[in-house]
Amino acid sequence: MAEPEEKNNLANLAYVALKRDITEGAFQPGDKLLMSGLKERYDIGAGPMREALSRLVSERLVTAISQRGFRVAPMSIDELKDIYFARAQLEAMITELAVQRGGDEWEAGVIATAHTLSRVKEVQNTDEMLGIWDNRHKAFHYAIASGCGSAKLMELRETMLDQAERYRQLWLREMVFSGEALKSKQEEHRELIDVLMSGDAQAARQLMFEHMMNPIPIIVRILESRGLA
Amino acid sequence: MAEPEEKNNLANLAYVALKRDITEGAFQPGDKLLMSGLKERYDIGAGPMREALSRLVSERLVTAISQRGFRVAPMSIDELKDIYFARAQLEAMITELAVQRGGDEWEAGVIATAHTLSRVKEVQNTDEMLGIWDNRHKAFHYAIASGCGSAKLMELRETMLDQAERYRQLWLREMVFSGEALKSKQEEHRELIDVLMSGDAQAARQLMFEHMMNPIPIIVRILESRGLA
DNA sequence: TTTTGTAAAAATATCTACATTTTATAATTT
DNA sequence: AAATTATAAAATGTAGATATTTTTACAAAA
Repeated sequence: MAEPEEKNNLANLAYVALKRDITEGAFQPGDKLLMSGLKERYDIGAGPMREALSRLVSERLVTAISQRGFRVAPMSIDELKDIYFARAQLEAMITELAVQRGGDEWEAGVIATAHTLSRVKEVQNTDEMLGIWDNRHKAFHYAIASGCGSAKLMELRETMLDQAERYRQLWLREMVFSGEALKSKQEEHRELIDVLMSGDAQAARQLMFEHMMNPIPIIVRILESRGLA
Repeated sequence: MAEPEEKNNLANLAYVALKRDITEGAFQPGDKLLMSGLKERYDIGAGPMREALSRLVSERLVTAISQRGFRVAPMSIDELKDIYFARAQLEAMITELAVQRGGDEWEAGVIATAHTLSRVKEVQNTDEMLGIWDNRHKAFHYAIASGCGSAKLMELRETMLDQAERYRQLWLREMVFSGEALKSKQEEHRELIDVLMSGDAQAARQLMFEHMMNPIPIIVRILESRGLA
């Protein structure tokens, strides 16, 4: 959406595919990423595959040790807390700027995406519902943040979102299974909109920070139940 | 310093060398990066070279268009302003956290690096002096930021520093040629230390923001004199 | 003459296949 | 068991093949 030029070489295709496979859990944290297996899975040579892996290393989704190959980056409660804290601070700061700088157009975008989000219906397929809710939820928060007016801050936000994605995925499943949790989120979003429209930038900042920090205990519980330190 | 494992494969060596060549101006913004030339310059095959280029693309120092190769990322006044603004916001936020969270050890680190910075002497070689001052200046600001206690925020800070580096380089040369500008910076640093030690996190945040924004007009002037939009 | 279009040629980017180097595993000896 | 050597597996690199883009040469039209 924001990329001006198409990038259709094999390295890029592999990058996109592997990134999705990691965030969606097809590869588990800590898994060794064997070149032979990757080559076969993505039907590609070693060169382009290394290129894709390198990019994921810069994004912290993959770790590399020279001459010893690549692994899916580990997950931990400590990292979860740090990522969510940094992300909450960043998003709160961006929100404050958005309230100060955002115009009528921005307000309209926020209201519109909030409405779309509130209209997600329970449907037959739970996984499909989850995908739709997640997309609209992301669009809502993106609409809020976009008012900050800084492309670079939006880029930083994107990198944090990428790093949080595996943890967010855990939280998401918990959400859709619990109608109560979903109700609670909807209420938070309503409060968020109120304070955004009120123009009180400081209050908006504070509320956004809390909103972003809320999932932490839930995710910690899930990780603990899986025996992760 | 923060990297746990050595990475001595050719792709990494080329990555480091090319990154330095770009930030130090051996390649100019917009320059085409021909594979044939790069292979010769860094004495390396196309595979590892592409790997290095890919990483620099994620860091926004290089741009890529599929099937059309790589270029040094362009520089512009608009980008300068956005990078410096985002960086100032981030650094100000981190400073506020550092004041709130930093302990005695943090304070000692700030004082120590500030002292070292203040003792840079004018020496024979101006370029050498510039390098020393820059290193100590970076160490001083790093010491301040490190008090925030978040590895992820420190990573974000690093990425912004990398993106600002080419613009900072312009500002640096201006500084050492003007004793007056240098004096003024020293004064700013003194004020910064005072407010950091006072424990007033809000005031520290505000002052850091201003400190980080100050170079913008100087760099704009330099870019304009070079005919950059 | 200038412009525009076209096709061949050259330059360039990209990829694969194989060669080399390094690490991991198994077997053997002390 | 510990150390050593042999073997297998894996990572990394190069060279050359293939595909794409850019340049050039030239012709037709304005």
